[in-house]
Amino acid sequence: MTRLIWWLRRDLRLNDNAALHYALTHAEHVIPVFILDATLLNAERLRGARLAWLFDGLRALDSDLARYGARLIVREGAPADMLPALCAEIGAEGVVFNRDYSPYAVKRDSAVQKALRERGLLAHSCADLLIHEPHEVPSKSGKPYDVYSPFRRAWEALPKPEPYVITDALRAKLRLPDDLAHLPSAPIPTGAQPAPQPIGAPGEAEALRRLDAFIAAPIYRYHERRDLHGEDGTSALSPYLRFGMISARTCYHAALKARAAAPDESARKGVDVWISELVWREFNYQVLARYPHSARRNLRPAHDAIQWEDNPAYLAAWREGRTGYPVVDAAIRQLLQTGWIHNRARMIVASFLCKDLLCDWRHGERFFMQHLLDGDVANNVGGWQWTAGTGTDAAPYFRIFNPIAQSEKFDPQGNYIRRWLPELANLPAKFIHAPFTMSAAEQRHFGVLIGRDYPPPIVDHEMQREKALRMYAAARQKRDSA
DNA sequence: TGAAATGTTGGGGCG
DNA sequence: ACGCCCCAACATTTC
Repeated sequence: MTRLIWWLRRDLRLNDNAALHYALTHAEHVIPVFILDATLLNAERLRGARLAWLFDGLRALDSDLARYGARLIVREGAPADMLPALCAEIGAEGVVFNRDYSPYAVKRDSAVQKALRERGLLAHSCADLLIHEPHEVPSKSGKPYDVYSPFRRAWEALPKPEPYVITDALRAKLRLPDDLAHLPSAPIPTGAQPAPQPIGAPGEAEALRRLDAFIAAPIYRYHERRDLHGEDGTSALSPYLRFGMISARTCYHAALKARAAAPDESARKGVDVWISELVWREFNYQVLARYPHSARRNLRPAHDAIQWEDNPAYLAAWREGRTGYPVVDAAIRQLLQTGWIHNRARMIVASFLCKDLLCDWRHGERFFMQHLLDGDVANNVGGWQWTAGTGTDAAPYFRIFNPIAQSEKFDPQGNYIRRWLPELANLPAKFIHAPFTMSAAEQRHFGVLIGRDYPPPIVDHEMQREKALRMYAAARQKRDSA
C-alpha cells in the first residue's frame, strides 16, 4: 500500500493538477499537505491581505477535500525538515509537488529534494504553474528571449499540453487511510490584515465559475474593454492563478474553446488578446528564472545610475492615496479595499510613482506585494521594471503617463473615480479627473473644496515630467561616460 | 501598453 | 480675386 504526500504550495485545486494527478496515479493513498513556512509567514511583505486570502483559500480547499472524505493536513515548520519527518510519521514513500520558479522557491525546493533523497525518499516535481516552463521556449539560436513579441511567437508554435483529467474515482485515494484517521493537523490561521472587501471569495469553485462567466461573453470584447478601468472588462482571475485555484492550462483551453465558438473576427481578436496576457505571465516567469537578481535589483546594472529622489513625503502620499490626482488615489483605495487593481490603473499609479514622484520602483513593488491578492514576484517585478524602464522589454524612459489624460481617455465618465473616491462622486465629468482646475466658485457649487474635502495635487505633472526626463538623461550620461 | 513639441495642410475670415 | 493670418486637424518628430 504505497503512500505519497502531495505537497501543496500554490496549486490549491483538485482539477487539472499535474502533481496531484501524478500522485493519484502512482500511489494507493495520497495525503495532501500544506506547510506553514515560517520564512514566508514572517516576511514583512507577505503579512498583508494576500496571506489572509490564502488562509481562507486553504479552508475552501479543505472543504472541497471533505467531499472525498479527505482533509488537508497542515503543519508548521521548515519544509526541508518537515517533509522527511512527515514521510516517516505516516509511512509515505515520498513527496510530489509542482515546480515554482521564484528565487526563494527554487532554493527551498532544492533543499527539500536533497533532504528527501538523502533519506531514500522520492522527491518528484512536475511542470504545472505555466503552460510552458521557462526553459521550454528557446529561440532559434537556442537563447532565451529578452523581448516579448518573439517570445510569444515561439510560445505559440509549441505543442500545448492537455489539461490533466482527474476523476472522482482517482480522488477517492485522497481519503486518509484508517490508521491516519487522527493524523494531527495544525489549525489554519486567520490572517491579521484581510482586505475589507476581497475582489472574490478564494477557492477553486469560484475560480471556475469566473472563468466560465468570462469565456461565455466578456472575452469576446476583451480587446476593446480591457483598458477601460472603470468597467469590468477583464477576467479578474489573477488572484486565483496566483494560488493555482485554477490552472493556466485550463484557462488556455477554455479560451481556445471560446475562440472556436467566436461569432466573428473581432470576437476572435478578444480571445487572442486575452491569451496574450497569459503569455505575458509566462514571459515574466521566464525572465525571472533567468535573472533571479531582478527580483530585488534593476535587471540591467546600467540602470543603477538613476538617482531616484525617494522623497519620503511623496511616497507616503502615494501609499495613502492622497496625491490629489484622482485616478491615482482611486487605484490605491481599490487596492486597500479589494486587494486588486485594474491593470490600466496599475500602470498609471506605477508611472506616477516612478516618473512623477521620482521614487525607485522597488518602493512600489514592495507596497503592491504587501496588498495585492495576486502578488507574485515574477509578474509584480516584471510590471514594475517595465514601467520604470529598467527591465528587458521595458517601456522607454520617455514614456511618461499623464494621469489626467489617461483618466479622461480610459474612464471618460469618471466611473472609476466615483466608485473609489466617493468624496468626488458629485463632480461632473469635466472636473472629476482634475478637481484642482475648478474655480473657488465651482468648488463651492459642487461641494468639494480642494484642501478640505480633497487634497491639492502633490506635484505639478508638467514640472515632474521634465524632471524625470532630466533624471533619466543624467543616468544615461553617467553610464555612457563611465 | 505616451505625450508633448513641431511640422504640414487646408478651410475660412478678413482687408 | 488675392494675400494674409488663424487655427483646427492631422502627421511627424522628439523626449
